Amino acid sequence: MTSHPGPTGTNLAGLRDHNAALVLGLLRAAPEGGSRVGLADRTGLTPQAIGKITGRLLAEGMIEEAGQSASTGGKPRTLLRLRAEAACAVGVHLERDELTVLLVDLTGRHLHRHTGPVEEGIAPGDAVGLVADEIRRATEALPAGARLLGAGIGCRGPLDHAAGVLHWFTPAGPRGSSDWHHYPLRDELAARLDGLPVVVDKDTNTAALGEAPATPRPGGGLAYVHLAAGLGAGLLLDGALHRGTRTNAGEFGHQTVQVDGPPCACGNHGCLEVLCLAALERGDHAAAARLIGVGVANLVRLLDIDRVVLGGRAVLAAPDTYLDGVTAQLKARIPDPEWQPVPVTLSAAGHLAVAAGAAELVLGPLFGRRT
Amino acid sequence: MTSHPGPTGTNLAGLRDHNAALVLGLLRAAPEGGSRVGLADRTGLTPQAIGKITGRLLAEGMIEEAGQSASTGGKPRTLLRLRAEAACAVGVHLERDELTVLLVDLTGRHLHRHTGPVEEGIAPGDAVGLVADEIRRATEALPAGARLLGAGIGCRGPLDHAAGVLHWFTPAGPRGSSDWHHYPLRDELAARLDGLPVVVDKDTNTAALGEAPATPRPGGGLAYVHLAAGLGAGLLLDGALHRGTRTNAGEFGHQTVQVDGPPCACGNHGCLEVLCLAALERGDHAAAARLIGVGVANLVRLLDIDRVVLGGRAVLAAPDTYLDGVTAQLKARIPDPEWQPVPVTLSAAGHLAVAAGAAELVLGPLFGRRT
DNA sequence: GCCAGTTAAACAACAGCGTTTCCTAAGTGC
DNA sequence: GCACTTAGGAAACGCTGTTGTTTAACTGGC
Repeated sequence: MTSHPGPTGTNLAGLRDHNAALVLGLLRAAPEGGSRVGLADRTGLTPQAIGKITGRLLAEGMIEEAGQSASTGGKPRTLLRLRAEAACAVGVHLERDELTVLLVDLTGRHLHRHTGPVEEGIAPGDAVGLVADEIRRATEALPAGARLLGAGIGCRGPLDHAAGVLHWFTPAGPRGSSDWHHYPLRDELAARLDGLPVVVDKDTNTAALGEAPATPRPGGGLAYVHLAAGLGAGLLLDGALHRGTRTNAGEFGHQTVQVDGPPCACGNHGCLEVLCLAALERGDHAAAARLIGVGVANLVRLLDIDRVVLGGRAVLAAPDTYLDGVTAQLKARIPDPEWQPVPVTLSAAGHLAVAAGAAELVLGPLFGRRT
Repeated sequence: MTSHPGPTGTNLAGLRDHNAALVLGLLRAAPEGGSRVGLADRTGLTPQAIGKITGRLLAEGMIEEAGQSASTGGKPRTLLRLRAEAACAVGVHLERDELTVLLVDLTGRHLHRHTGPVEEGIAPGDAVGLVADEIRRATEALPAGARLLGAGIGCRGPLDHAAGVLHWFTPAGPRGSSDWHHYPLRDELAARLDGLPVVVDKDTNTAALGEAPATPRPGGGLAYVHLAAGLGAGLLLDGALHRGTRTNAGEFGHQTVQVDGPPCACGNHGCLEVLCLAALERGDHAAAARLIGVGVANLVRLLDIDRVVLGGRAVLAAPDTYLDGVTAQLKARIPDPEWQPVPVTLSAAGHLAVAAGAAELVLGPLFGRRT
């Protein structure tokens, strides 16, 4: 009824859900299984409370027993693990020319994968119909008894995450030029899927989520840098996506790295993206990598993050060049020994990074990830 | 006993404290007072729950009744407000050459203020003794019956907030050159103040806290940019300070804005700080302001923040020049109408910004601010 | 002046959370 | 075989916010 912004009061139900999510999150981080005693130690709750919480989760079918660990002089611990087939989520990557739909279970396994072309300049209604059809097809792979928690959609920005509305100014095709502007993607898709919960976010954000560890370090951060037609970043700070007030955070490509550099279409001068794309047009991946390294060093210094992940079509075209180039720039530009070396890696999920992260958009809250 | 990192389980006491903090936070944001009904509406809790919570807070003396609001056709609402004299906190700004100590009450009023010189090159033990003495003197202004919640210390980085340890590599004075390196400021000070809770943070961080609104907008952010002997920033994201893994976030001055620019002492090339300090040495505040504007535009685009605050000795020397210069750069470099204009202001607290924010370091958690 | 209508706030009984206390189960090692 | 150790459940408990009901206080029509 009253949907106020800002902080919210919590009642007993909220308390229960919070602790249950905590337990599920810890079990997700331990695929081989975790013990009740271990959970009590990690959460700070009493063993008795953990017993009740795991009892509820067992009764709901969210977790299952998984053997015992070795004895340490007494009764061995009973191991618990997520019941993978208890629930699933759909992750969607909607690009201008391609659609990827993924069905993943609680443990993140891919149960179904579809990748197919999308007609350029397709009308929004047709595109949503296509997505809905593919989601329905994906749910045929749903295990018996599994709940479908929702669908996450990752697509290019700008967009409004909270409202699930796109802000695409320049549609790709010849049809009505503002078809996609202010298009309520979330609600349109939910309406075609019988009210299934739908979450929409920027592709760079979901890709970052896909790389996120199950149990984030407090204060830790991760940046996913995406180089394709444009240059953007997804920021994961303190375990949660940082979207900013208008879901516009992550404009990595439009940082100025050359005060009086060449003009950019965005109106700025000396944007990293302009220089980087120019290098790409010359086919000079090494120069592009060096430039990205400059931007990454800026970002690492500003946010003191733990890890940098590289992805996107251009990066996947010459992965080692980017890995080496960015790493070298980081080392050269942040020589201070107090700054621990920030590891740079390639996106583990590759072309599926955005879709896998989109599914995590739905799964994350179940495991206590802040939204 | 077990102090694990990461997320923690919550019990009834935690639930109670959470809701109480929420209520206190909402009342802080309404100095004229807030009604029980309004609190119930804002928190989502039932009026009955609010009645119990406010009853407890009234009994503890944390809040008090403050008249009634106008009737809207029924019984008028009873207004509640913070009892300013219920508790206080000390805010300290420890600089190389100056010490500021502030005693503030629950509503943020300054009850005592001390500013005095510090001998350059002072030994850590002597400095801590000086700070402890001034804190004791400040607490003489403590209202009768008021609890002293703790002391927050803002000083230059690098330092480790979690451990309360300084990492100052280049001591100012002639005495033992590594006196201050790895100095456990928090524990040393707490030991001299009978275990009073002490929190240590970077000056830029506490200054940012000092500008923070009592009830942050979800997703909103604020950047405090500090120009003095160096150039740094404090980042307030989603209502909480973003410190990064090693309390090193906010290295605003060492972002590269000139890829092949002049070398910086930090090892990098083309750092914003080098260019900016060079302009300052020429006495060219306008050029320095323009450069800061470039960096601020980068920051705003990367983090999609709501507000920028400028402070520091150099800024206070020519406030309007910086205000205009940074505003102009922001407008020039982010012309996109979807990006709402990001307001730029001068630090309201002026020279007391760091100390006032240091007190908020202690007060914040009481009002539900995430640490 | 009085009474119906409206809104605020307290009282009482309640369900459900984690905690405490106690006890049983299931291993190890002498 | 038995003391010891560790895991985990049962029952009673304290305390949270919730639900249902009652009382307090003000407005406005007649």
